[in-house]
Amino acid sequence: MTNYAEHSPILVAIDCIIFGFDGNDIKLLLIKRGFAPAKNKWSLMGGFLLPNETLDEAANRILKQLTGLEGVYLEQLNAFSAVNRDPEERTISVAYFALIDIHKYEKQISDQYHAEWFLLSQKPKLIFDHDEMVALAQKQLRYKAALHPILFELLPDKFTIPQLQNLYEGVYDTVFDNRNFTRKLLSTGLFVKQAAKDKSTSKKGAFYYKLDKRKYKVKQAAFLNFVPKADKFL
Amino acid sequence: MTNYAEHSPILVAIDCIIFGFDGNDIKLLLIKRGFAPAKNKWSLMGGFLLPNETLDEAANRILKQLTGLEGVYLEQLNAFSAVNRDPEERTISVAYFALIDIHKYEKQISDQYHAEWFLLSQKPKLIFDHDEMVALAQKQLRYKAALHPILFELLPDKFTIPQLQNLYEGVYDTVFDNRNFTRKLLSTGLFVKQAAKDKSTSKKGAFYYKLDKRKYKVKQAAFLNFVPKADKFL
DNA sequence: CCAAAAGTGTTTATACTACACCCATGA
DNA sequence: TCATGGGTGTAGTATAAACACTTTTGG
Repeated sequence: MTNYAEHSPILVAIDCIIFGFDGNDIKLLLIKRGFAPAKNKWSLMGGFLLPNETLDEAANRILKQLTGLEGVYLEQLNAFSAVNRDPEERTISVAYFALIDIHKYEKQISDQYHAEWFLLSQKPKLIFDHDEMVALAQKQLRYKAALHPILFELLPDKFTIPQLQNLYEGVYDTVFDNRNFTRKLLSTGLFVKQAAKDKSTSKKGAFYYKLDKRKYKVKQAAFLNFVPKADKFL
Repeated sequence: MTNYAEHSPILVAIDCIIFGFDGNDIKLLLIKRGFAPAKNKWSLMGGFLLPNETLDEAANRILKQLTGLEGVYLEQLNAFSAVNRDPEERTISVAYFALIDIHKYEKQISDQYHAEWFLLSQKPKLIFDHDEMVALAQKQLRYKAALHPILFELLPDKFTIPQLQNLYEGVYDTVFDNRNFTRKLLSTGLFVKQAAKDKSTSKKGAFYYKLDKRKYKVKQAAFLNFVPKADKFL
């Protein structure tokens, strides 16, 4: 450790791994890069850190730029720093992952960036180390969701329990016993049953639930163990 | 997101939160800064990212510089980026936390940096945002250690169960029931009992154990739940 | 022989898992 | 009426928590 003189400047970028859920599947929002290097290749949405903003601010700015959304779930994932990860200049990138309600984003904005939602299983090859970022984000999503109630960030205000189960099954790529799943979920006391039903997926209809926001905030930090044998999936 | 031209360069630093365990208490290794700004103030050990190394490499380099140790437990914690966190120049810092066997580090090296081990409860005020880094590292240590077997990184090859319990009690600042603790620990099958005893802390002596390195690697990813009601401590 | 730390078992309560049938409804 | 998805209960097992006494041995 020496003084500050003569340290080669290094560019600092942010990349966002944006997850959405369409009611059936987990999806990833990708853009077609409009500039060199790697023009027209699929990529995560990203940008550079500006002189007077923090990384969190930059990530929020970049997310809003693409989706029009503010105040969504955003979490710093990891800084990626392989020496030649960006062929143009030495750049490190701090990856953030975001969970958004896919129905809320503004399509016309994301059209500017030629953005598309991809199933994780049908994700194209991405530029630089973005595949690695996505893989880590997926791992972190599984890890975190096994312990903490975060997947609700992907759902609209009102959602049904079968929807929620779909979501969990998508994240862990497996099936859960619906009786055990429901019981565990409701036993947290996080959910408020609504009078109305969602009849879009069955004749009988499934009751809507809302999150109890108060309790939700309190239990963010608690270990809830929604996922049976969670360590098998990590 | 634009092209690469004219992005203000930002310095990239690394800071290491170094934890050790002396058999009784968790300690933190701090240095007295030998250069401006904040000369002679207590600080984490840090340095700048060099053009041809990754962040992980830089963290390892910095750690070795201070302790002489290589191959120790080191984990990227978070990137800190408040705009004025460093008064000299715009610098973001990627914090790493390290777990080392306090008996293995080379004192003469750390003497060069005027390094000292501090009890967490007696930590002096640190420069910049280093207090925040330490707080986050402590939180992450509790979080991780509640779920994964990592605290062994702080112990020598051979250790006793009472030592281990001391360590856990130090991390969570509480006391555990020794019967339940021992049973849970041994039920993992991670430990190999040695013939010899450590007689330094009692007349009866406590048996040494070693980690089963094979099983240890396998179970790194498993949830082990060593800490009763772990969510109370997070 | 006694102080000080190490080591050990049992009981109870809670949480998890496996498992299968009835319900409501629109077509 | 029937096909489709939604909703519910129980019994067995495993895990966790609470709890106190005996063992060893150096001084």
